[in-house]
Amino acid sequence: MGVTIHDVARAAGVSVASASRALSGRRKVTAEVAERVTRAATELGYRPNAIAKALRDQTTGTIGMIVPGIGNPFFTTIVESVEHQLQETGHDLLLCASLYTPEIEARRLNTLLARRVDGLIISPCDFEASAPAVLNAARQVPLVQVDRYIEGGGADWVGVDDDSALAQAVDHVVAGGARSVVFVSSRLMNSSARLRLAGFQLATARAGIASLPPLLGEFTLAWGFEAGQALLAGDALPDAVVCGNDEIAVGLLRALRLGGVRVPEEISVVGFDDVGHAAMCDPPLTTVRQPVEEMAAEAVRLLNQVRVGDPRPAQRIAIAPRLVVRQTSRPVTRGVVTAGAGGTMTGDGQEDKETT
Amino acid sequence: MGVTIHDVARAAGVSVASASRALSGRRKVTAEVAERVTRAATELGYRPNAIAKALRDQTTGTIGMIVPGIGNPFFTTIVESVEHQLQETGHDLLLCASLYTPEIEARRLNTLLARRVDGLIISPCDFEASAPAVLNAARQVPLVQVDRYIEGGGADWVGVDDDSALAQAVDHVVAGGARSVVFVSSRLMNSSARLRLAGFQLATARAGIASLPPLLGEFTLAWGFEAGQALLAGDALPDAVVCGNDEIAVGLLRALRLGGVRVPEEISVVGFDDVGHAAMCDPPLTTVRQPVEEMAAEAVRLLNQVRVGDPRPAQRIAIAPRLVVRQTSRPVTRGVVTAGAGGTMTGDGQEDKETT
DNA sequence: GGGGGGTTGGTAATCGATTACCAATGTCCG
DNA sequence: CGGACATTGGTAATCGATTACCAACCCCCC
Repeated sequence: MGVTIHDVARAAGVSVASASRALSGRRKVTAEVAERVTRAATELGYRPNAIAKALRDQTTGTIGMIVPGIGNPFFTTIVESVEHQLQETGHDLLLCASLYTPEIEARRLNTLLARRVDGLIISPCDFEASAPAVLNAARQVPLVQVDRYIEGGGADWVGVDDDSALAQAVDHVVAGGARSVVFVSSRLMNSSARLRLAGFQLATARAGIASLPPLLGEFTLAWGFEAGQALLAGDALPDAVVCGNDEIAVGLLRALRLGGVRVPEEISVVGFDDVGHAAMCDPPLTTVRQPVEEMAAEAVRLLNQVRVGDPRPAQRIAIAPRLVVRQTSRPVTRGVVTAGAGGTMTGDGQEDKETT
Repeated sequence: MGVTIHDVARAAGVSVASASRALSGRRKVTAEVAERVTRAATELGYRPNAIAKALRDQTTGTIGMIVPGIGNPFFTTIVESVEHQLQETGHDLLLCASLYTPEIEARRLNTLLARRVDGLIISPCDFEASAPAVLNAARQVPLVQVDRYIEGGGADWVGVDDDSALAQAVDHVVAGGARSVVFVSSRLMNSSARLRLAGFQLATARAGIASLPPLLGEFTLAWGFEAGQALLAGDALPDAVVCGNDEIAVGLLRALRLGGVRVPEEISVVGFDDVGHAAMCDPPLTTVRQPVEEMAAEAVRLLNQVRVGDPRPAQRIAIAPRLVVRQTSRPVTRGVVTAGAGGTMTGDGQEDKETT
């Protein structure tokens, strides 16, 4: 630790300016000087201090990202995609989890701002409570919301078109013969839960079928399991269940199986996200695939085009998802067959039937 | 952006020194000055520049962490635990993924060192190829390995006692009547794969039962599925399968189910890690639980006690895990019954039978 | 041989927070 | 009232890399 460019310059017998120039190549130096400097640098094991560079350049080369939790596989795939996209621009990612708590989220925002990240990508955990801190941050640094967003539309957003998603899900189970559908999702503290419920109600109304009261809890396996037990305890099962995410769907499937209900013969189940293990549960899950890589690419693109203080109106980009039909939904009744046994192992969906 | 302590000092009508002292409280100032400075700071929205502070203090308040991938739920729980532990010391986490590639890992190490992290926690992806970069990093900054480690023992490590883990797994299936056991795991490019295979062979030898040739691929669902199909295609199924992690076990269970094999009646399956969904697969998975929170606490403790350049010998801390018996393994034949139907939803194992 | 034009090297300022050191002011007591 | 001492405020150096600005030098051609 602690070999600076001064040490390199001294060892090479030149000034710090020459050493800096030789190493960065921003201005020409004699071949001789370049040679001596680079050799001195490697010999001493010189590693430029990114902190000093950041202070001088007023740019850190880092993007901060805050998601509610990395235990949720949907968020981990988003994070991976964003990281992948940032490679292109040479930025590093500072990742934080808000643990679904607005206070922790606000604290994380503050430390990231203090560390002078060049931009922020956030999925705010709460529709209302997250708003002040997010808007404040957006005033200081380019900020893009992904997946979830805050009320009031004060900041850019990239996400999925939930109306389209739920229309596809509902239309699919209706085409399979369902006449009563229940929606199992999270309570409405975040935008995703709100939009998806709204999309569901719109879709059932348009399809002219019974939309039973939604079951709202959390986006977790445990809640899906609990909701499944609640359905079993009710008078009659609905023809189909549409879930707010795949975790819920998997928990629900498990409850149904333990209750002796056959899926999809007695009831269809549709998930949301298409996380990695959706294809590996039993039976393989019919679900709406989020266009995660596109969302990440769009978020990074937006981030680079945002200029703080520019009074450009906030943008909302909703990308249309695709339904991936596997085996938890009844085949459509008009002669089209469902996918063969086994589903896919690759998870890239090539072996799955998909809507076009 | 850009309100500095100079601006605050000017607004408060004092010098920068007084402003700094009033805000940090490191030296006494008049109540009057303190009052004026804090008011000026809040009015201007002053946010101290962590970059400048880091440069001056020669400490960033950040710990870098590198794991092979955050798609693997085991690593995400480790990350969450480490983050949780770091809260105590007020450090922030800079998280990176090596994507199971030594070159990317080395690059990540370099950028984290350039950013002058105060310490590094790493799970090196490759037993051999990761070694040079990790050892080099350990020379510059306190470094602790978690879970995986590199050859040669040049850096501290915290992990699970794989010998104990596999002894428990093997003894358990043997107690259930198994006489032939096959080990399905990853190829031996990382220490976990090596130690677990060694532990497995030791345990089967001691139990005096047939250890069939291991099936080695990757720590993924897909490989578990493939290995399951390979077993089905063989002459006779073994009595039991012990897996290198839970992903493999879940994939394998799925292959066995599709092949019409009943678990645990015809074959016992034991996983490794006890990730969140192990209790939610079907049937709920018997597995060895990694003491993740303890490992994280131990890693952070070690990190704080490491002094660079101190010629203290590298430490290895192996924490004993616990077998969590659920329903993929046959009950032991000596009158002890297995856990009831359903498993647990909480994932904290309270409803699971555990070895003591 | 000398001046013009071009190139390369060095000096010092800059980024923002902290703090060693010094100066000034106030307090208290003889 | 004066001196000893305590307390508080200010000035300037520091951390390390970058670069504006200036000086020195070289080459070439008249």
